[in-house]
Amino acid sequence: MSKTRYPLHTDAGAALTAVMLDIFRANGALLAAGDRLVEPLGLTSARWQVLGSIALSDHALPVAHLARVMGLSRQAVQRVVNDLEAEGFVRFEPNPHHKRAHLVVLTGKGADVYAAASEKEAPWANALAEGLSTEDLETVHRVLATLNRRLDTD
Amino acid sequence: MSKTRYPLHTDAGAALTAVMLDIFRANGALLAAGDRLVEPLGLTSARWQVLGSIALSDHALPVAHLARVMGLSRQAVQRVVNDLEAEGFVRFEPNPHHKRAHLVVLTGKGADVYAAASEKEAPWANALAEGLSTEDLETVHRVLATLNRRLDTD
DNA sequence: TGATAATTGACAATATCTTGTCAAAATGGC
DNA sequence: GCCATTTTGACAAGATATTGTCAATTATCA
Repeated sequence: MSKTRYPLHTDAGAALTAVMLDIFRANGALLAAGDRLVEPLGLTSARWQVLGSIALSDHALPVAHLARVMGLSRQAVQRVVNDLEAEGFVRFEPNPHHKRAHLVVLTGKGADVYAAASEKEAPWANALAEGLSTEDLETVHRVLATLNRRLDTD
Repeated sequence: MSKTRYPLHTDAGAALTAVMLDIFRANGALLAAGDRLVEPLGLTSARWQVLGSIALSDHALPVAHLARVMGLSRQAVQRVVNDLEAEGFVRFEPNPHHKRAHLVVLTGKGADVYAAASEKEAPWANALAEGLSTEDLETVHRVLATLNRRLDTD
């Protein structure tokens, strides 16, 4: 354990603390970049993410379930889903298993705009990843996934 | 380049896309954990971060400069700084180089509470990093720092 | 020097997300 | 079947962040 700059930290603890600050900054920068990327489609980063959770799910889910999958509060997702519904990107379908918890599904318009967003995302992500080692990126993925698992179980 | 799941992505682009989702989730989970950690001190994650930027700076800075350092908007930092000033954690000092852009400095109370937060953070971060390779964490730091640099220069 | 541009804090509007509360609906254990 | 617990959407309040605008101040440069 290093004693120079962060006397109370283990080496790993100090490295993780630096990573946390990186994450805060990356979060803001990625949201801003995403907003710019999908703004021409009438989307925002938040709406895009919710749309993605719906599109990539095997079967239709109610709002509360979407929120759990995304790691957000029910209310945050509910508000965005309501906005998406008002703009015709998603619609609610009856849930045979629950009277109130309607299932959220993409409309044709929603599927189209999500496909368009995906087509914009790929070259943008490819360019952003240019020169970065795939192996390193997978290390980042593995470490962050572990971190998220630990934070979720607290 | 893999052709199976993300046909438009390079391998690195696909890995980076997964990392972006990790970052969004980690951001929320870390903010929530930070809020719980420093709540007994009368702080929040946002206030703690601003306090940290002030504490770790070599010399006193005005709000706009703090915002640039943190990668946030001027207005977001201004609001938090005003809250911190109202609660006696920071005070404004005249800036010899600028009539309006006052310098933000910690009060004794602000320095104390930041020291207390640091003492709580270290064991918490150490525990969260337990079992993670320091080398991997430094890889994460390096990759995210590169990412942030690229996102900032756009 | 003097005009133009950039920076800064103040103010307003808005988006995103959180916590808390409530009643309806579903679930689980007896 | 019944009751306690959990889940769910609705509603409200507040924290955190963004963009846009404005006037005051500072910096730049011809």
